[in-house]
Amino acid sequence: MAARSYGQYCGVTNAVELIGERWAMLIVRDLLVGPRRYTDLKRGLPRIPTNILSSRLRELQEGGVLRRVPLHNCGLVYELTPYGRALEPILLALGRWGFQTMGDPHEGDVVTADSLTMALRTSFQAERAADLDLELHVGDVALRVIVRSGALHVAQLAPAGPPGVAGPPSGEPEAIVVAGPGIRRLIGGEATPAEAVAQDHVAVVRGDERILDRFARTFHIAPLPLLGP
Amino acid sequence: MAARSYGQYCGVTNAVELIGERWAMLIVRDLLVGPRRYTDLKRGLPRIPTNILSSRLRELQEGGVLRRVPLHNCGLVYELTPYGRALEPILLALGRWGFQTMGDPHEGDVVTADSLTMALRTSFQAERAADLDLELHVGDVALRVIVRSGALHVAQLAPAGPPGVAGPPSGEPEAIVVAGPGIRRLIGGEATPAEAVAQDHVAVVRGDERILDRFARTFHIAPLPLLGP
DNA sequence: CCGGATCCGAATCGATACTG
DNA sequence: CAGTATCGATTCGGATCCGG
Repeated sequence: MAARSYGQYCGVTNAVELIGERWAMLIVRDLLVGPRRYTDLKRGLPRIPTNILSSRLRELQEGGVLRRVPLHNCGLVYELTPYGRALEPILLALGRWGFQTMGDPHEGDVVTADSLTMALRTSFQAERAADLDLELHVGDVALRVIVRSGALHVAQLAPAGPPGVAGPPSGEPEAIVVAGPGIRRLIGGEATPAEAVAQDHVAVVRGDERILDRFARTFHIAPLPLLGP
Repeated sequence: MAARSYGQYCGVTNAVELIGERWAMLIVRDLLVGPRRYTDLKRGLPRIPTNILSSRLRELQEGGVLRRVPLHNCGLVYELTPYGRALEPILLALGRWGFQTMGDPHEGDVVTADSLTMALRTSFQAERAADLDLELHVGDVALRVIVRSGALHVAQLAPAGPPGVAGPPSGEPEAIVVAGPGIRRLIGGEATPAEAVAQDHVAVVRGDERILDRFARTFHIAPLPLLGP
């Protein structure tokens, strides 16, 4: 038997053998946002060693989770197969689960464009969504977030995002929102928009501050009733 | 920063730091069936080294996923916290996902009572469920499977299962079904009940063979429309 | 710059033995 | 029963290097 096999004939075990290795889930998370080059993935996962990234991409390809696609001009991108895309609801649920106990960031923790994009998808409340068009800045990341007729669209703006994946959104956003990691409190319902602004977790640098009410209603992760004991 | 941290402030990342280490998900899988002693877990995960089991149990406890509960008479059990139980839908979805590409078992692969119990929960179709009461044998594992009014009850019978967790089910089952790993084909819809019997994947050693029709309707994992390319 | 491959020390994992 | 201790085998992390 393969030395490092779990040795069980079971669906969960097979899943974990496909995507349970270190970094694999985070690679899938980033690819759920869209196809990515090797270099994009490396930038989106700053602490991954390049040999591990190589190995994981090969293993995920062999497992049928992703494939390499040569680009017509030059280079290549990695993209999820339909089987890999079927992980989306699982990754979203895992993101909601992990959100509950995130606490404050550790020193050196970063927020990447892809992780913030997935966090927005994770917390998106299609039922209660209000129409919305804003620019969201967290650290170095800048996103254009548009909600229209119950659908969420996120585009990554120039600095440190693969450009041109979706064309530049048209028109001006209603507001520009600058936030820190404390935006978690707003999404988690720990803080009201007014409190989040008062405590400097979020600032509206252009536009009407009341957009935060719609934001908080649209992006929300309800706390679990019991987190202990 | 912690040397082995992913270095990202993100819900998925936090989740993976809590339950992404090797073996952790399988420990959670077994504990979703019920509280388990150290020795039960070791028997349910035959290839886990004991030092790893110890480490994982400590880490999962520190992460708030499980807790140790001393028993009144003697010994102790591990059980999921409410936060840990919130992983159930995620584990079930992961089991369905992994089921799609399970193939045939590798040499030495085993089926455990807890993994088979979770596989039944994974594939249970509450909507289409038919009433059912059977004894299911796969390898060394014997389960009493009862479906009544749309609810699934699984009890692990004597050999190699922690006894008395739920009292012995009353009465006699309608049928006794003996299966091998090829039961996957029946659940996945690759084989009809008649085909599964003809190819020796399943045998009804007592009772009416037509119980397999109800079984296949009740436990089913629809194949994904596209598994490639 | 892109897409890796190679090398090496550190940390983790796997197997077995042993203990209160 | 519920773990610790030990030790070799793997894997991971960090850095460098290389061919297009």
